[in-house]
Amino acid sequence: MSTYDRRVKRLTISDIAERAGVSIGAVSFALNGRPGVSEATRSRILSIAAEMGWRPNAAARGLSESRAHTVGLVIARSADTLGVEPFFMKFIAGLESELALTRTALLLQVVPDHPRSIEAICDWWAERRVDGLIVMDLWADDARLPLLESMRIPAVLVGRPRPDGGMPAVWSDDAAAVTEAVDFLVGLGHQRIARVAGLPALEHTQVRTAAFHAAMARHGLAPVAVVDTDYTWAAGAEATRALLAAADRPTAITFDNDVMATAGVSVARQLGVGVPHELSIIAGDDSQLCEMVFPTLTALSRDVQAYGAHTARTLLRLLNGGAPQSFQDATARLVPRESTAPC
Amino acid sequence: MSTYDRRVKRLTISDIAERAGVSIGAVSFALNGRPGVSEATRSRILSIAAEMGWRPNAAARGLSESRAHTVGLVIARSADTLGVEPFFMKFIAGLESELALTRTALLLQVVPDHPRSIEAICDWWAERRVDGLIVMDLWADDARLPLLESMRIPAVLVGRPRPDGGMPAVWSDDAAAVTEAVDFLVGLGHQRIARVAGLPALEHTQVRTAAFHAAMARHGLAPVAVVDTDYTWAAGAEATRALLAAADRPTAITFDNDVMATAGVSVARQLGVGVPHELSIIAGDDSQLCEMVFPTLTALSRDVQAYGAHTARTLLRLLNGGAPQSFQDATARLVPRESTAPC
DNA sequence: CTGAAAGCGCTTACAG
DNA sequence: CTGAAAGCGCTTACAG
Repeated sequence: MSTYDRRVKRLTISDIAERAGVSIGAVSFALNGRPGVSEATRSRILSIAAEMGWRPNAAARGLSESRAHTVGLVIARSADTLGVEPFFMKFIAGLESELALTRTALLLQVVPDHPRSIEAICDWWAERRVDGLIVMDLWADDARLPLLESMRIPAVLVGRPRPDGGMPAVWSDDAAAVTEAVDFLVGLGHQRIARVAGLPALEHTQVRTAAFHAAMARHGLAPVAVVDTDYTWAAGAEATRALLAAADRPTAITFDNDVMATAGVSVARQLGVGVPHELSIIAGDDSQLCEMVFPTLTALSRDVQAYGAHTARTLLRLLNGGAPQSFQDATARLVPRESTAPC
Repeated sequence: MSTYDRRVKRLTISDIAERAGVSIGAVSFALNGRPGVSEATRSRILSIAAEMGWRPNAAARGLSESRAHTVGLVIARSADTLGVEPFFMKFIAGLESELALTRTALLLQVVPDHPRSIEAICDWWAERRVDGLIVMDLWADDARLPLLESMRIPAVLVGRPRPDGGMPAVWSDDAAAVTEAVDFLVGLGHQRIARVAGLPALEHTQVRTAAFHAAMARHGLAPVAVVDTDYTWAAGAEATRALLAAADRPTAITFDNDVMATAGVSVARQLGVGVPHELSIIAGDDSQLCEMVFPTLTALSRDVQAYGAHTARTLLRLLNGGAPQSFQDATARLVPRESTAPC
């Protein structure tokens, strides 16, 4: 005999119907606020249900409605990187604050690579575990998009809207943020600026790199270098080492996240390059991490929780039959701290 | 007309039955490896299902089996703290690596406080969304335990096993780890040692504090102080400031996580107290963060992903009818880095 | 306004 | 070895 018996009798709609002396249909109508029951009956049923602590069986409801009341998020990153990247937990917390309002659950999967994220999406969809998906970390030529469209899976993109507009997107103007960072550095007198970018396959990396080149060009400057990385501390350290060892050493470096910027500070110190007096550093993401290091990091800051909440809201609207409608979140703003100084 | 029609016809067991020329019962038996179909029929059905890309509808299956094939994790921490705490994402990644093997999904909820975590648990259970739960951050007198037991909800505790042993636990010997840290510091000649603890309401905080006192006593030493905090950077900074301002300033501080240890380094620097020469620091959690700061942090290190995997395995065993069986994970080991030195 | 019934897509005793 | 049928707990047209 097992300790836990799944077959134990649990409260169902029939118990309420019996107790109220009506049919289960009437109970269902009352509970779902549909016409077909008198107000008196409705309120009696409602109070009985509340009193007995009844809640709908999600599987039964899902089967009838063809709706799981669940959305999925697949994150394709290595666990090590994820760990230090404060972005994701904040984003998830934001998602859930909004999902909770409509009692929608969040299914989460962390996978190491892209093919496996596609597998996860297909599995969830085929099993009808989710009603829709949140798609992050878009690649330049992302195989998930045609898949989602051909399978007609409701999804919201965390990133720039597609030209065809079939899928709603929640995004912020990365190009403007990068431009602000460059302008800020140039304003401080920097002319030799390098960029340590994230994964080159990611679309927003490409957007940022393009914006970096454009902003530099507008000031009549040529970038010292643009180095691609995988967002890890190690890659940030390695890139910084290479940049500082070169003959045309930059006087300022922008990093695509806070973790790499921290690595940059660390390597500079090891090499005896003073931050910010000999080298200015800007972090592309803001988090408590930026205030933990010395010197504290000037960063591009945004409300990541709100970003998550907006994403959830956009997906829920779509799931409730709304037309695909993208949302532009606030642009990250530059928060000057100790890691930047005049050149 | 909505862009997405949930009612679109999807592949079901009937389609396979029709194609194979058998009853849906036979298909179900074949698919689930039960006796009652010949080998020839079974393999034919299997290959048809695979070819058509059929996957069971989770709601239908869940309703029949009274099993959601889903487990839940509720994290009760503020989003801000969670963000910088690398522990959780690693733990989740570990959980999922194991859950994926049995196609069990993970439902995640991040809530700000304890009452709301109880709400989430009750909702999930009442709606039968989960088959079992993972319970973290146990309080000394945790209201969730009696609740889970009275409702007979299968759950695994991430923390010390209860004396009654009704609920399996996955844990590691925190007391031994704290003792190792104290022994290490005393071995370096430190006598004035303080402890900056985590949330005092958490059971493992109390276990560690007790172990700290015991270890100090064994060396014939009295702790300079034990300061309770909420794990945040701010609290770590505040505690460090107070400790360093006091007349009986410690020569070494152990912190209950990496975030606060980082704050400690930062404050010490501000106050002109040299780490490690005037102050040794040990972090109670290890992560890339500990290698990001300067000086790098001596830390108590463990394989958090493995911890998550062991937790998932323990829960799955319970859900499959196994007797509650706790698992002791490896004890954290001290990794000496730059933040500790002889006194 | 109300009730009886079919259906969602599976699993599983129960007859043949 | 196989098939027809009931049941899981809901929702929702369809008659009264």
